[in-house]
Amino acid sequence: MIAQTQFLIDYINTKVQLDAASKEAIIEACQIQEFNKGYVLIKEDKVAHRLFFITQGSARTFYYHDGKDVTSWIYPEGQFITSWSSFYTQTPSYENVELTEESTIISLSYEQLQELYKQYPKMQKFGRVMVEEQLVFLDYFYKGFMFMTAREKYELLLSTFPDVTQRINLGHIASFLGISQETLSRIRKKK
Amino acid sequence: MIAQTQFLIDYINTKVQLDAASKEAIIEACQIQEFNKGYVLIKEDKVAHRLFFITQGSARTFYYHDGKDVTSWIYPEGQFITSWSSFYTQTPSYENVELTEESTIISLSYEQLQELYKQYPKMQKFGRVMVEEQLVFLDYFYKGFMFMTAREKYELLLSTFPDVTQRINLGHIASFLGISQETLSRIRKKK
DNA sequence: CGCCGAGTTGAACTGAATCAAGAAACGTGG
DNA sequence: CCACGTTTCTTGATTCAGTTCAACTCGGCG
Repeated sequence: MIAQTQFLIDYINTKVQLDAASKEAIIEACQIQEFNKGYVLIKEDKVAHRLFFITQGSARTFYYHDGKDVTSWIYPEGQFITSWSSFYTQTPSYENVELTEESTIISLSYEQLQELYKQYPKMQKFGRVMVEEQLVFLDYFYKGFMFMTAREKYELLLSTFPDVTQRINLGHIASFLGISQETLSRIRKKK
Repeated sequence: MIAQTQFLIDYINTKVQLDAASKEAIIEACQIQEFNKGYVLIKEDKVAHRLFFITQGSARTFYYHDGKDVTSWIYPEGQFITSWSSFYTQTPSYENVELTEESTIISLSYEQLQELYKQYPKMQKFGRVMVEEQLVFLDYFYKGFMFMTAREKYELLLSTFPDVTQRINLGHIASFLGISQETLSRIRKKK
């Protein structure tokens, strides 16, 4: 149990130097849980009340487009995850968050996080740095995507999430890349 | 001159309540300049040292893909702009930032901003909230894009940046949407 | 007036989607 | 531990949205 939280503390510590008091407060606020593959952390049309950190396993966000399940992002362990737009604005989510493997999850509520921000300037800074990193990553990934062929997208995916094909369904990966499952299957074949 | 900075202060004030001291500090740090259409604020392969705020005019970020000029984002007045990935990481930029109209720009350096963050907790919070908003926006825009037809993308653009077609070249808009100029021309025709 | 950049139009081509079917892999209960 | 149903993945044939290439129009400006 302690080991799980330590993983999170270490992660935060790589971004900002935490003092003992704020470490204490984080541990105090966090809740640890295990869930099976397929467990839904956040449902569409509901407000994302919690921020999750995956210590083991993986997850994805997805929504429905013309009745089809479209993966919008994938998250391996060692990452924060939630429906970001919903969590930051505290309005209903347009996407679902689902575990793609059996996973161990640490979580804390929106209110708890705001309280940490308020009490500990270091956490406020951490909050900023964390979002900055996400923005940089999203920016890089999507802007490049625009003029890539299906094969180039797949190669970018592999270099960004190396072991993803072993852990997530082909169909989910295909929709994440914005291509059809059949096309992805063919690409993977002749490689 | 004062009026320009007031525009910025007002903008920041909509996100966090600023006290007199931090307002003072912002005004102190900021520099106001006017530039012609086509002026390049940030060059590819250089580190983005400054954060810009457009009080009048508009700008775009772009990069070269297979020798072709590809617009990666557009910014009307009342927005912060820089090469975000470069600015946040202080590493060389992969994109250029260029004014698409004659514009009035307020700017401050990376160091000045970090100093404001350090000195004024309210500014630290502002920094976080500003990035959060950007992330939410980028997330919403790009994730939706993935399975849209050319026409749907154009309609999303129009609803997001209503007067953009009057202010930015057709070719720049087309590459921003990830479609060819010819296709965009045809879409616009039969509407 | 003639040039030049920006936008339009037409025709041919193509990468990837769709439709349709079958093959593997997976897991659950008898 | 095997059988059967379900889900996931592959393969083939056809279709289509959007690209590419090429020529042409239009408006502004030196």
